[in-house]
Amino acid sequence: MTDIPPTPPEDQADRFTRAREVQAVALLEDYVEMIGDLIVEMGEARVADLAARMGVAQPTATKAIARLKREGLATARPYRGVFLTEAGAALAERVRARHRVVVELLIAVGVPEKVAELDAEGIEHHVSDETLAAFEAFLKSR
Amino acid sequence: MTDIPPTPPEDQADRFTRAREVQAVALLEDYVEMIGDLIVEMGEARVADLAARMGVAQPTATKAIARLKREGLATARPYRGVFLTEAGAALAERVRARHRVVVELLIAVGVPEKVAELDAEGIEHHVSDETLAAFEAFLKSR
DNA sequence: CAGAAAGTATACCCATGGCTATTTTTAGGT
DNA sequence: ACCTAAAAATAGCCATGGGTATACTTTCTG
Repeated sequence: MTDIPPTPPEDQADRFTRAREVQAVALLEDYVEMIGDLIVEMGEARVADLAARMGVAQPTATKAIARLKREGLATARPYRGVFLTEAGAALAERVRARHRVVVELLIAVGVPEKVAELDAEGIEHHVSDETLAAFEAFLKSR
Repeated sequence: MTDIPPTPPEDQADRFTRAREVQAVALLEDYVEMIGDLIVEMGEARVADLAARMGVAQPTATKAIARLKREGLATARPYRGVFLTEAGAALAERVRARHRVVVELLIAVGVPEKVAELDAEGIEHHVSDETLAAFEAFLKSR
């Protein structure tokens, strides 16, 4: 079959491995961001509200919170609301900022606002720091 | 603190629901695309090569193939290679085209090529038809 | 053409992230 | 204060997508 390799197989595999890793943290990012939103909007983050906003059943939200606690991103006492740790709050802020930039970039290249909001939700988690920086530079330099 | 609701909660939930659905098909898309690549490059798609390229263990690839068969995207006979159905080939081509556009768009807004390739792998699955169309229009109109 | 090597399938295990049903706790109303 | 309603936790289920270890084909080689 001869030689060929335009891209070494292991490099290609890295792409997918990375995409899988990103996926693993994406949900945590979403939950953390939403908890932050709820605290700002409602003064506290209740499990029921979190579940409703995330579009999942209440026990699913509870389990997610357990994961956040395990990762040191949130704290919660039974039957009380959920709170973000320092790390959690910082993550939430980074996620929020990135989301904003992604939406703006999509709009800047001609994506309708509604669609931009929808697609950004999935896209943002895969936007690396380098790509984010490029997006910001592009937006500034228009 | 007052009123606020900029977006109704259920709409917000839809965003996440959609992102989750996208995620469910993303892996199938990746496998289908890779099988297509292997057939082009090597004349056939072997499980071992597929596993190596996807960065997973061989049984994981075998299981993925089972899912592809179940979805009507691929066919395979034990100990023989994997082949794409009409539907599978069509999906592979769509995925490939979308990937190309996403990479080009990232480069067009200033993302370094290497990074663009990496990030596109995760991003592409979340790019809706509408966003893809906007990307194409943007690239053409430069 | 037999035996070794390579490739593939199978059997099992694990964590994640959904779900429903049920229990427990908290909060509210009379 | 009690009793009820609402909220949250717990228990237990499922599919997915990873993984190892092992068994089974197929292929290659001496």
